[in-house]
Amino acid sequence: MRESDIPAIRSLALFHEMADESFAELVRGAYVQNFPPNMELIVEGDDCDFLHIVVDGSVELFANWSDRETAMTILREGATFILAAAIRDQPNLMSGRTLERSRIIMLPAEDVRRVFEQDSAFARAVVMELAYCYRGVIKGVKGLKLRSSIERLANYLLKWQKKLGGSAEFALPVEKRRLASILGMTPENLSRSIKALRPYGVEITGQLVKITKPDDLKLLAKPTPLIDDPRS
Amino acid sequence: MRESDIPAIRSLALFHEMADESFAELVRGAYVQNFPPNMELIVEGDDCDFLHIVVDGSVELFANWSDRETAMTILREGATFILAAAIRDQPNLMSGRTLERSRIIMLPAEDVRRVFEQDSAFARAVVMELAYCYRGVIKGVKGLKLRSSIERLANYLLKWQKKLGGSAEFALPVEKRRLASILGMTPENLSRSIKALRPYGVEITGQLVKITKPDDLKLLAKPTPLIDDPRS
DNA sequence: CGTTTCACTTGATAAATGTCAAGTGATCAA
DNA sequence: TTGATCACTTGACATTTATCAAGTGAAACG
Repeated sequence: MRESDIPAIRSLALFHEMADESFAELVRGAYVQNFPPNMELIVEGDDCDFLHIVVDGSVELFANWSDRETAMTILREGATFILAAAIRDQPNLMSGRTLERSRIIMLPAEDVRRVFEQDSAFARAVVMELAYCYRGVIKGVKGLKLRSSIERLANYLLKWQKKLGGSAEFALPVEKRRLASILGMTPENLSRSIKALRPYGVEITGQLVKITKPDDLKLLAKPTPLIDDPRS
Repeated sequence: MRESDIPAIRSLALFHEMADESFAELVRGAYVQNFPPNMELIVEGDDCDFLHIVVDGSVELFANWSDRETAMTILREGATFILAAAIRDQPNLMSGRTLERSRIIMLPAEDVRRVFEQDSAFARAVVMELAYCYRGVIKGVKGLKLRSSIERLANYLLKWQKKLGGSAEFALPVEKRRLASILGMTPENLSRSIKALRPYGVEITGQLVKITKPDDLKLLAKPTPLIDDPRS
């Protein structure tokens, strides 16, 4: 790995508070690599040898069962993945592929477990990260079980509008077919749902989203921090 | 709390490896209480002051949104809940109620966080438990997004058959309407799904399940450890 | 420049799932 | 014993969602 990567890694929440020696120990065994788009990084069912961290780019976690596939989440800069599997030394429950050219740190799972034991600041960061991920998935389940697909889409749009600064126009951060899979619907249905949101002031052309009647949309979406706020 | 509770608590994985002093410190502030059935222990959105542990009985975690409610999971003896919220000091994402008369330990979240810092064996246990819960939820999402409701039911039955010893007959561990909610369907649809499984050798009368053609059922259910094995 | 590819869209149709209303049967309390 | 309650079931129907097949349009490529 390059020396120049180190400050960026150090600044991530997971590594920010830990002792210098512990950080050095982790970095010593770390790999940092650039991957092309659509590269399969991990495979569901495989043993998990590395904790992965997205430095740059984006990674889709997905799962398969019986000829079906679903996108579980999309990870961006700063996100970790397969932390739970690495900690527990168990097989991956999800596969992961890059969506674009991406820069990924790979920390040997064994090192992570060892440093976890030694450095309580790192232990604290790991448990905070894991709890954060857990809560993220719980919010996802709540969305899936409590909302219709149109409601999920409406909330997705509001969430990203907020995340991207709140302006009325913004670009969808994913391809529509992937968005459909994330939201738990087919691409065809996503198209129709988008049309169904037109009366609520939603216009989507290509990747460009325009929300002209945010209040009407919110009336439909009924967003709540307990599902829609990633930091709550 | 009673002296007699202590060994039982100590034997839980979460507390088993930690130092005696740390355990004593946790126990000092702990409450153990018996609750009647249908008692609301925690409420979605409330701040989380206690880590809860089910000593005896069962607890349903559920969530509400916009006049709808869904059961998230049912916890039994030895299970912890609201660990992630306690660790992160954030509001509960789920509500919890007892299903039967239950004995619950409540550890002040502050104590948990403090002892976590001091005792690395406890820290390790917490992170293992959290990772275990995380993986459990991920499996749940995979089931929801990749399977139809009949497939979910079929796998649920096979999972409990295994868990209860593998005999052809066993009792459903929950009321059907709760099972329906857990599986993400209506009670009416659960009834119909049960009927639809008759050709696959499933007979359910009251709470009693009888699986006469397990191979046929498995052919439909296609169980996989990556979704259906709680310990994988 | 034309061709191909591919994501996306649309319409028709089918399947899955939910809703509503009524009914059954067991349990429990008066 | 009787009546009430409640979980569960059933049937008819509505809604949601998926599937299949065909089309559109933009980007990519030779």
